[in-house]
Amino acid sequence: MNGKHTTTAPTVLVTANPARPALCGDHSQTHESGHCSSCSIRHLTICGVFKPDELVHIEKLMHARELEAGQRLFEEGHGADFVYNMTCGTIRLYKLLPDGRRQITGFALPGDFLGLAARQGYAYSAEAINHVTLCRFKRRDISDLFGRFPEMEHRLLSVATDELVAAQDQMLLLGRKTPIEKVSSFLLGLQKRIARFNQRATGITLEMTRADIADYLGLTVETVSRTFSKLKKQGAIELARSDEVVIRNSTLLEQFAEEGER
Amino acid sequence: MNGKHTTTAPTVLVTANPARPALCGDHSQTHESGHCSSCSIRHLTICGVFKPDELVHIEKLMHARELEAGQRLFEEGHGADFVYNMTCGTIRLYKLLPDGRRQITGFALPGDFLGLAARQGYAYSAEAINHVTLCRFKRRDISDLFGRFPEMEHRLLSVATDELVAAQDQMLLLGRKTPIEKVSSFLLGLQKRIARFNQRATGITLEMTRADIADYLGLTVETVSRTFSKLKKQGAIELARSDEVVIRNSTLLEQFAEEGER
DNA sequence: CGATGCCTTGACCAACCTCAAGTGGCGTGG
DNA sequence: CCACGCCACTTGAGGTTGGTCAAGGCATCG
Repeated sequence: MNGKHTTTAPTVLVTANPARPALCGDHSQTHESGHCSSCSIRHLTICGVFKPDELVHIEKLMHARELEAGQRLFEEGHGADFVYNMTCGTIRLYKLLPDGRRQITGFALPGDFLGLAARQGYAYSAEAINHVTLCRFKRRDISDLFGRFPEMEHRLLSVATDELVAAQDQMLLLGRKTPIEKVSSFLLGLQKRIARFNQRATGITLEMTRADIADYLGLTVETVSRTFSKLKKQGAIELARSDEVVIRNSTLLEQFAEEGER
Repeated sequence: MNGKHTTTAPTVLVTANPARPALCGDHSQTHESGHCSSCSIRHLTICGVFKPDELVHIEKLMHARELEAGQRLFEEGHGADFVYNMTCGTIRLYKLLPDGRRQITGFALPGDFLGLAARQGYAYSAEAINHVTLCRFKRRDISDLFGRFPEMEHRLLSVATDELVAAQDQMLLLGRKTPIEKVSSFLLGLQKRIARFNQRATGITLEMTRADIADYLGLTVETVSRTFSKLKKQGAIELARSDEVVIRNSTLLEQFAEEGER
């Protein structure tokens, strides 16, 4: 109902080619070259504290890993000896109740740090949604570096703080928002996060299924689907395919995110 | 319906005397003496890293504060120059939606660290529920100490990690648990936290109102009240007064917390 | 071209919310 | 000392939202 977005025809979407996992081919990242020096998302991670000539310190502790879609990285409660830096792909982080109900606590994207939430054992399970590459470190090795590179611990503390702020936003969402507010907030938040590591994106590619979104927002698949349809009908978004969202009217979407339909 | 708890008559409850705020008179804490050396909950906080002869470093940065019930400590979004250590009382931490809906993200109890969640400005508002005493520090002063006392930053990181784990548990609760599971989890969690700083407690004194509990669990006042009644009728808890809970059958309560009524 | 998996849509239902009335504790003031 | 008002809590009746169940669409893949 207004015009912040005047782009009528969404040109090319982020992963128009489903054969190639998002971004992994486009950017020369850690795993392409095997060197931290060419990592395009280093500035987003705790590795960003190292000067180019210091990278060797972290590089020799790093172990590159890849995951297929559906593969589990670690499981809730299991010994948490490793931490990870996402370089490519999407991971779902979730907790289960004994009867199988699932709550997704977050989606990890490139640049995200994984494994912070661990008191004794990981606080959640982590599962690849698509093809994922990441850097693995022994938790021990990282904390051993804190002495020589205190800036690294500062960075980690700020990562933890940011996650905490996000977790509290999510509590507000889960406890008090209506479905349309939940879905709108989710789309806006995802768009913002994608922009962190990919400025060229013109739309949002939903790597996760409707079931994942439902379990993230405390809804059912059906309600998520119905809400997408509603947002589409209202002109807030466009759904070229079920996994490709273009925000048509972000003002309207923001309105939905904060106050529902009124 | 079983007997883990055989105590039939709950002897004396924690705050039987409502004239005296919980614990503040019983323990000699910071504000009684004005000295960190006599602080009974120091071991729970970041101050626990200091040896007795080092306490002077933190003590000269500390500013004691008191709050009346209902008084606000800080507001969401406002400049977050200070951090706090709770020494006595209960504080509600909450976020609001534009139309007034409220989500309580947590209750701060003695020993808790306040003000971590702040990117730009506090991530939530904080309001005293009863009479509160706390230690205030300039955020700046604390991080200046990190260089000399790296153990302090480790501790803060672990506080942040613990909060993160708790936040994720709360997401599971808000997104996927039923009212009876929510209320049961809440009671068990609160009991555990109270035990951290008061081992003598035989019951749970609910300093917060039903409305607070509702806004913490993503429910309405009425549903919370009905659920308490149900737990009482089922023999899981006892409600001598509306703000004094005794867990009669913790096995049953744990069962309710995990799987509802089946 | 059929099988599969995911998504969408409709009809129905129940859990939780809303609205309303009543209770009880506590402080105040006559 | 009792009456009153206030406030929080409880309980009931009824309504709405989002969940459940079921069917159909659509893309992908062998």
